[in-house]
Amino acid sequence: MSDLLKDEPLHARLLAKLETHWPLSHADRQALYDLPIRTRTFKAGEDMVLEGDRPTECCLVLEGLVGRYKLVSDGRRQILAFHVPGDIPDLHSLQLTVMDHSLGALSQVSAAFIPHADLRALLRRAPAIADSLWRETLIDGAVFREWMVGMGRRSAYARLAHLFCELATKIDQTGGRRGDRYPFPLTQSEVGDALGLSTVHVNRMLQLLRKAGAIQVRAGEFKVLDWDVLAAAGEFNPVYLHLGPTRATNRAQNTTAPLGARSTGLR
Amino acid sequence: MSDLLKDEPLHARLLAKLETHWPLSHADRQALYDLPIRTRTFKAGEDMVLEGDRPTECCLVLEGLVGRYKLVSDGRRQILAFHVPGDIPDLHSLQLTVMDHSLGALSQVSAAFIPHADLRALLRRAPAIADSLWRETLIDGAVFREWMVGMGRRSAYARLAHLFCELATKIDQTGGRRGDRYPFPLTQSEVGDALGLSTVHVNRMLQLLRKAGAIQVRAGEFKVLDWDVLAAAGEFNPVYLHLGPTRATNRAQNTTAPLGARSTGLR
DNA sequence: CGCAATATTGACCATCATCAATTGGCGTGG
DNA sequence: CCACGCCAATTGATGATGGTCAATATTGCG
Repeated sequence: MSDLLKDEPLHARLLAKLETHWPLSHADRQALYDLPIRTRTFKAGEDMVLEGDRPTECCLVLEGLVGRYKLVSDGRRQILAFHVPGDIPDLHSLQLTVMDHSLGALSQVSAAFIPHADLRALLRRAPAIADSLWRETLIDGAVFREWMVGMGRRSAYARLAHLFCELATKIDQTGGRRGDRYPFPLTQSEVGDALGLSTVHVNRMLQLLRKAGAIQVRAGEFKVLDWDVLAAAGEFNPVYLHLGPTRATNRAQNTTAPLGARSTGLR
Repeated sequence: MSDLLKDEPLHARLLAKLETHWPLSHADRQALYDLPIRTRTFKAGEDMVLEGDRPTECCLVLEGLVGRYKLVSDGRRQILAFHVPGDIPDLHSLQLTVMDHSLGALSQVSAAFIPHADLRALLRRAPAIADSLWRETLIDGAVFREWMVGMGRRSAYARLAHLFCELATKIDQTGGRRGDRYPFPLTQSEVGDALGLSTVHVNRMLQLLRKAGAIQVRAGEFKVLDWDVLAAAGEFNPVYLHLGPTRATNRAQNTTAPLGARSTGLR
């Protein structure tokens, strides 16, 4: 009945995310599989949902990289988030009727569209799934906050390093790594739009990161040469990603200086 | 039974927010009133919840201004959000066990703490309330996104103007205005921490806004002298606040240039 | 009245933006 | 196979926004 059954692996990703914390019942899993979907593909650069739209479906990323962004009056844009397979970038449209930003494909993308009505019915029946999805949107929020810290209080160099750390971590979560390479379809200009930097400056900071022996970037992918250097440069502390019960990863559990004497506080 | 009954007006604020879009049933309202709470007060500058905590309660702001913030390694901080009475700044702790940021009082604050267990039980029983609360957290996210745009792509001047627009709008929503004055207990240094600016620069931009005849700030409050100028300076478009069905306000429905030919898109 | 926290100023500096080429990679048509 | 064209990456030069430092003035308050 469901098209999803034809494409097993994609489901694994969504399920893996939803079950990060508590497994779903068999019935709930089945209900997920039975959701009617409509699959579409997009070319890199194509818009998927536009600011101002009033969507009637949510969009589950199956393949590729999706970006959320806003434009400002002078035509510049701010990329707000990157989304990998298994993510539902516009899940919020279930509650907020009008899109306050756009969704665009940053690479060749395929996505499954799920009607709001069906999703809502499912959530009413399966509160465990509702909780998981709420949780997903809350993690989105946590990532926004971390980006805010970056743009408000971190240097361009640190921000860039941080971005690579975050992407590597997210991709590892959903198993999208190819050997020791992470897919990275972004243009330097797109990276700039995400970090609030100019293309030129992104380029220069990238060179510094290379010189520091932290990463290697080329042809649509990047490789982490020295995680410790990279994480230190970005002051990366993955707590904000709220990863599940720590799955053994291939790298040392890394944290930044644990905020030291976290005494200061507000005022 | 509930302390809340002793303090009617606070409830009005929470209810007003939850009912922004659909009224709650009488039973649901009653269930809200019956939530057991513990009321506490904080002095300005006091921390309410700390990064790293694993809260067992959520915190409903009753009076005063609450801020969420993170610290970075060099001791500087980024304020992530401001919360007015009726807000539940750590609602996310219901789903995300560990706090990835702190909550602090920016003025004299009183807050009601609601145990997670009771809240969860309520949400299970009253899906309409669950929806409303989910919605609240999604609006938080929308505000984060708007701040990201500000910090990434707007000038200090615009960011400051935008902040005043946002605060005025939020305060008007919950009815906290005193005559034509909005309460504003923030220090210029705190404003800087919210906007990603230095105290000195905030001071200078503030002078420009005054010189432009947009606002007047003094002694814990500010007054909007020319909304149009202010909104234009901040490129303020309130869509991201997802206010309910437009309640008649005392000011013209303002928007920025409506994105004009919204053609550009990603890439 | 006097302290202490904020606000305000001025001088100087750093990060990052802008502008303008130039280079390099790569697919396509000849 | 090679030239052309296009887009992204890179480089250099210059400038602006905003940060830092160090006083000095205000203001709220006990």
